[in-house]
Amino acid sequence: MKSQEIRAKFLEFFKEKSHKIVPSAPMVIKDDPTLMFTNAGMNQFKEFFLGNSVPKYNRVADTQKCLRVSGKHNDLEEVGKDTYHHTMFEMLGNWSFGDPARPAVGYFKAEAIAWAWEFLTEVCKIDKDSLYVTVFEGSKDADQLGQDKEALELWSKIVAKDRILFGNKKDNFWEMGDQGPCGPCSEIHVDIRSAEEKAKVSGAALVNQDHPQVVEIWNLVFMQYNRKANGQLEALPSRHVDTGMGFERLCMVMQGVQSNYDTDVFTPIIREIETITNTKYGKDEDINIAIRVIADHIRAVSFSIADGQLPSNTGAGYVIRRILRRAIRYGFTFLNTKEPFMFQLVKVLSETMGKSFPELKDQRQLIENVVKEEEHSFLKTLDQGLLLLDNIVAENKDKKIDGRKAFELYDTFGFPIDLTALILSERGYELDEKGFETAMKEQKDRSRSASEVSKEDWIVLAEDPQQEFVGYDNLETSVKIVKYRKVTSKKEGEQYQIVFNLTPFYPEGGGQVGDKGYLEAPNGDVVYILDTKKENNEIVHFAKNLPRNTGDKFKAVVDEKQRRRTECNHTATHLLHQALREILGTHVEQKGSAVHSKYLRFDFSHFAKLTTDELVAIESFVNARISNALPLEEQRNVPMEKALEQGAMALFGEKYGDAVRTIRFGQSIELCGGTHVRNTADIWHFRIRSEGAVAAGIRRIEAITSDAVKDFYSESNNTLMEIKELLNNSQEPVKALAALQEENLRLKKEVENLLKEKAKNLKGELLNELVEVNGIQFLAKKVDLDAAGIKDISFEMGQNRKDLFLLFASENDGKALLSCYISKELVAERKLNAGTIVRELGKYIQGGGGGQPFFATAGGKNPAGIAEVLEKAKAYIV
RNA sequence: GGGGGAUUAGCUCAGCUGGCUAGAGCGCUUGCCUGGCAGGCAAGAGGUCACCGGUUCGACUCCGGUAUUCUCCA
Repeated sequence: MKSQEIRAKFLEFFKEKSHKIVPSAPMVIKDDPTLMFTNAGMNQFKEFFLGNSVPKYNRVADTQKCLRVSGKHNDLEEVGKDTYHHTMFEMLGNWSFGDPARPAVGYFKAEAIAWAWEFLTEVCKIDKDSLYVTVFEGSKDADQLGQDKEALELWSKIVAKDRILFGNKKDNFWEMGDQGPCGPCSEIHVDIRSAEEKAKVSGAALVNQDHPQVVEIWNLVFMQYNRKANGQLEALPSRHVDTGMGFERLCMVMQGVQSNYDTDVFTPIIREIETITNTKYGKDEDINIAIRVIADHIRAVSFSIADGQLPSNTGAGYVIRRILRRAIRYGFTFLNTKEPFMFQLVKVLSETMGKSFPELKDQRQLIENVVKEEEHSFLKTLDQGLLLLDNIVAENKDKKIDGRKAFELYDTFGFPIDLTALILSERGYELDEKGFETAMKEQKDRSRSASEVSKEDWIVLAEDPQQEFVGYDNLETSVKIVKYRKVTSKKEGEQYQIVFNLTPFYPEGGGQVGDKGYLEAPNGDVVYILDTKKENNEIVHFAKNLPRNTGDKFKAVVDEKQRRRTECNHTATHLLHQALREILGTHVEQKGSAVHSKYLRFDFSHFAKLTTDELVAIESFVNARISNALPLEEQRNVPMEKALEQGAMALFGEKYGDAVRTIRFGQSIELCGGTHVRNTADIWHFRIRSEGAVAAGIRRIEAITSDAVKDFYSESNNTLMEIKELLNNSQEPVKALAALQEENLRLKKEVENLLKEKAKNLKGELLNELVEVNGIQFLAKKVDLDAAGIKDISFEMGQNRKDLFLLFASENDGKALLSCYISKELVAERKLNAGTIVRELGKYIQGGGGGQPFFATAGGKNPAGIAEVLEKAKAYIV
């Protein structure tokens, strides 16, 4: 059965069991600071388990794209070395969100177990004799949990007793974190070894032993407890089912192969790698590893880019860059690829997976561009690093390379350490790995201490679970403090975080900055709010200090000027987005947005530099909508599906089932949580300040509106007036300037010629003044030239002469300058040294100096001494 | 957010501990030679050494700041 079919069968199976089939959530997570990427199927349903929100459907199934490259689950360095680790993989899952009020809609262990078994044995037709199941054995620790008898009984009805194994807490009790929902789980394992191997060792002995052919295929988690903050467990009022089945593994079993990489999920990519790099998979282990690495990583990277996460040098983008670079490096070392090649794999990938994940197809061009550009720049980095490494090796004497040097190569120049190690060992050098590790640790400690924030416990003043944002309608409201805490960081020093029962302050989000403002106590005391952010769905206000009586009622006031300016920029951003799609085409997608009070920044996918004509057209498109005075049409709490029907532009990052807010100005409709002007006329005017590239295939526009445009125009106008004034109020300043420039050029040339002439004359004069002393052409004289002029004329005079000794002095700004020139031949023959001469003569002008044996200068603050200097000069050659 | 590096001719880069009137290769212009695939020879043009400030007799070089960019860490 083909992988496409397996995926479809799974979804179809659960659809028939009254499950709502939902699309995969984005792999890149935008609004959870604790998680960069989706690493399990349940991520997008976390809030239902926590009870933060109520699910719309109680039974759900999907296939979820996951990435395990950071945090607790970090498989990156394992990928490729074996045949079953992946960075990106698909997780098939079915869920039941229990509802105590309507127990009938959900299900629990009985159904979950029966259906899992039915799907595997009847739909997939996996041989029952190769399956094993595990059941939680109970724990004797503080939790005092008993055996999961319910699951055991249910399994006993359908599986032979000797195929049911017991697992400990580590394998069979699942917890989301230190706190929250948890419960026992039952895993299904499959043994795909050959019959004779099975005869030798029973599969039961190999379950959970990391055997590549006896693998866990499906985990059924039964959430029935809640772990409280004090560590105790309590029964949950509503019980949930959370299951996850590795799609690639299921394919391996169904297709009768021994490795995930031999399934049709990967083989088309692997064939393509073989073709492009002219290698063969399966012959040489180093090459096999490299091919697996590349096949895996191109998937992770392509899906991330499609989700809007481009490789970059910070955060999640940096993780993506590292994955891509790891693949490039394996190709470079083991497949001998010295040119970008991975971008060519995107085509096959989008062909094989584009049906289930249309974003791959839609964004293929962008993905290819970005990957190719990254490959190109990393290959350059590698080239440069190889040269640097050569230098290090060449300078090395004892065949042992300093770990710090290797670290510098890695840290500063991005040259991979394992490549350094490989090359060194090939050349018979030893790498001081300890030194490297030490330097690495120092770097990590530095970073950590810099970003360290110490947070004190929340001081809770009032219980108020329903914090409300009223800032769409009010900029001022009466509030009470619900809780606060002190936070100390290196960067900001001591700050207080304050939460109110309700707030008019907009928290940073959707690209829009957080509001500023102040809090006024009844007695008139004021505390400034410096920033507003969202944390765990709570609006947190940042202040430098606390009000004196925290129990008071306060007047919370948003800085209106800044908020209004920000709103102008936010609405203009929507209009700009519309303009871009209208004028450049619908391939334009938002890739990033920053809305400040002073300006707006908008990143979008597009493949060429915008022409002046296009920029003008975009500006007028937006300005036309501003002068049309389009009113804001806002809808709050619209179901996502309905909003999409209306044609609202959805960005990546939104999840199914969310109630959303739509913002409409004329034909521009977007899902948006930000604040906007009441009417586009409020924006006054829109002006693009710059257009440029931020990455391959991504352009950035920066623009200003409203007051900022007024300031800009008045500044430009002032400058123009000043220019005009300087040009004697010329009616045609441009013409006048051009004429001036032309004249300037002509005069410059003229002056240059005159100076040349003058120098020639001066040179002639000075040459005439030379006197022969002791076989040397000698001159000591005060001249009216600056340092550069003296240098010039000295070297001019020195040309074609082997017997010249010059000592020039000059006076400038009350300071004296000496310079001494001696023909190189004289320096050698008579052991003269201009440097020492000038230093000795420097005494008379109260200064010091130096230089080279044939030309040196000295400066001093006593010009009166010049006469004496000129007198003493001759003494050096007699 | 923190650390390190880079910024010199149109391009790619040298320039060591401060002093060589700032260089190389490629490209460009001109002339001459030449039976080719990066043809040869010669001459020449092209530089605010990123920017601002400081130290110094003297700064491409040292120090501080800014900008841009690369890179590592979080």
